[in-house]
Amino acid sequence: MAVTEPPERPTQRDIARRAGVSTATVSYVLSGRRGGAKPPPEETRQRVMRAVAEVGYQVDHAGRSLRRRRSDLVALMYPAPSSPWSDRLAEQMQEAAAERGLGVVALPMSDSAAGEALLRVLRERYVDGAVLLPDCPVDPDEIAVLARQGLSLVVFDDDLDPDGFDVVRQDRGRACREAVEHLVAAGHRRIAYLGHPGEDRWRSARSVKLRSYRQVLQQHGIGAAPDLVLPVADSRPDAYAAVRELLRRAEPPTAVVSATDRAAIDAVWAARDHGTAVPGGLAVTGIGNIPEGLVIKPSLTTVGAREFDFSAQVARLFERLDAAAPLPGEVMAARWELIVRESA
Amino acid sequence: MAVTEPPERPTQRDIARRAGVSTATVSYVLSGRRGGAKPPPEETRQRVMRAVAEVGYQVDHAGRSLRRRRSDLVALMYPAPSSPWSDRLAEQMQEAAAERGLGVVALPMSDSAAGEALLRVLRERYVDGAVLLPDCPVDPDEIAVLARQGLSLVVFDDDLDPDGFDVVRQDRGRACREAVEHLVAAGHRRIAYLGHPGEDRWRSARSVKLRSYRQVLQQHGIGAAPDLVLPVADSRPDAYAAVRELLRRAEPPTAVVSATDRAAIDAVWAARDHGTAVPGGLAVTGIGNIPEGLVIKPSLTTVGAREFDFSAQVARLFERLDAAAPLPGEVMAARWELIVRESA
DNA sequence: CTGAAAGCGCTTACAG
DNA sequence: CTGAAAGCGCTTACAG
Repeated sequence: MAVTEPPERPTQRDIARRAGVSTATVSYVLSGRRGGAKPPPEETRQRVMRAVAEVGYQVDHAGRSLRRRRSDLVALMYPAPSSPWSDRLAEQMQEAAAERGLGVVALPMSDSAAGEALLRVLRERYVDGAVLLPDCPVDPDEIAVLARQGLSLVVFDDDLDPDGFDVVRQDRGRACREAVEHLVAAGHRRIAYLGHPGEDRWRSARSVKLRSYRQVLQQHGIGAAPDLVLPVADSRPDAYAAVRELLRRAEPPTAVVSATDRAAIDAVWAARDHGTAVPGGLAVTGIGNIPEGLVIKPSLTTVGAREFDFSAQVARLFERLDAAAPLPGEVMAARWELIVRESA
Repeated sequence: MAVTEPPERPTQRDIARRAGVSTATVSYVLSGRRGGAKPPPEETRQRVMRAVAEVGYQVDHAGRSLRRRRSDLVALMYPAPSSPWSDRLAEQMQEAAAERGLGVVALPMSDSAAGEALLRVLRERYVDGAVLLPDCPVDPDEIAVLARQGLSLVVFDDDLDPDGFDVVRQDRGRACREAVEHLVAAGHRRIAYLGHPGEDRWRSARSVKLRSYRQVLQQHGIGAAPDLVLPVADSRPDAYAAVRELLRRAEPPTAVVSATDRAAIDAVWAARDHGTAVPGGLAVTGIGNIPEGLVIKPSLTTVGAREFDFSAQVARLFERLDAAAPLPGEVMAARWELIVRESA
């Protein structure tokens, strides 16, 4: 009968014993660090490295980070589901982090309790810093608290003021309103909205898209018909089906504004497949400016940042991480714009 | 001149002092745990909780996890960019994890050194367990080592045998070959392949899609024309442009198999926009079976799992985490199938 | 019922 | 040049 060995992870003590040195020397060899002093001589280094290889030693993160008071890890928090923008930001963060020997974890935030659980990663200092993309369900008050406790934070938010963390302003409300204005100016009165599920129950900073839609319609005396607001923007199949259904109504809308480009693109396909011309029969506007919007026919009118690039924001996060003393908060711009193409 | 206060995180010592108790009591109150003994009386509990609230205490993950030898965190490693499947799995993992008070971090693996840096999260025991989706550039040998050291692992892989970790078999090679066979059986001889960038340099387990394509063509004596293999499957704009270019050639292909459904869908659009009938003028097969493939016209023929559900695999991960003694490895099935719809 | 103490695995200022 | 020792913030078996 085979005895199940308890899983064993070798520690620096094991390495030290094996190499006939102290744990201090092991640590010095492994880290390369050594205050100002000279590193251990080559012969010692070899002995340690051999022992490391023999037992397959890997440093233990808990021990190291407790001692060093840093985890060498940063997080990217973004609203689920992921998007080309969150993917791109993750990629850029990973590249910048890798240069410094840091790692990046992604935290896709859902609305559920499971999303809330992810905040633990920030609260319990699992990471040294984070970028927070807009529409994450995080209490704004908590952000300042986290920053005050030394977490490096770059936060995409149009309402929050910097306070020991940096804020990236996108001015999403203005841009979204411009998109709806664009439709109204073209004569549209029956304008549907494809929104996020639950969006009307979100706190105001998160529901900026829906609010912009309602606000502009109201300003123009257009009653927002509740049956034109559909929570399908996070699912392509749902969006497609919803728009097909809209077009079959007795009084179909003449325009659609969608909280996501993904759903907007499916709205375009639904219209095309229904034999409705875009924008002639149905004008379509997205929000987000994903690359895919450029290649559909007609190309997608949308709202978003023009540059598919976060290097300035990523650089700022690492600047903050590297800073000896806490940096005051700074405002950065990454303005959203109305990008008029062919679909509206 | 304002003095910049060093960021201060209160510790349990601070709480203990403030509440006039020992750190042991603070820990007992906070964790609710208490061996077999009775929990502290309500009055003590109140005092501690008040102090916690006053200073905004949050447990420190490094200290806790060093002592408890577990992080209460699991990871999902998946090949970047994200997909509806990786999003779905992340969501299901989060729900199951939240029920147990655990958190989930996502690790999008790229091919670069930055991707390699993510392995640190597993190697250094940043997490207690992980699900590894296929096509992650992880050395198979290392997986067994990690498992032996106590990391709970559920690995999607068609080649690896379970060995202290569980393996989910999808039989992707067979399914991909069936898709190409399907095209050949329909009489296609000029079949293009939209692949991942760098796919021909990947180790064999990762390049199963490209190999399946080449293998079936060869079996049927069809020479694979190198100019029909295009590395555009990870970018929708690239895929669209590539297929448009293919269709403009003197001798355009009559079929396309794409390593991703995303690119396959753009291939369908490109054909439609070019005035080429699908599947009449161009048959299109995807790989992956994303929900979007159901709503395009014509609906997408593809290869993938039928059920958009990972609950069995997720349950297994947590079973493994909960197990008192190391569990032997198990093989689970989540077979990919050829799903013939309208596009081929 | 509560607290003093040990110790998880590391790093690093310090002594020799 | 190297090692003994302290200590990061927790948890928990144990003594009182």
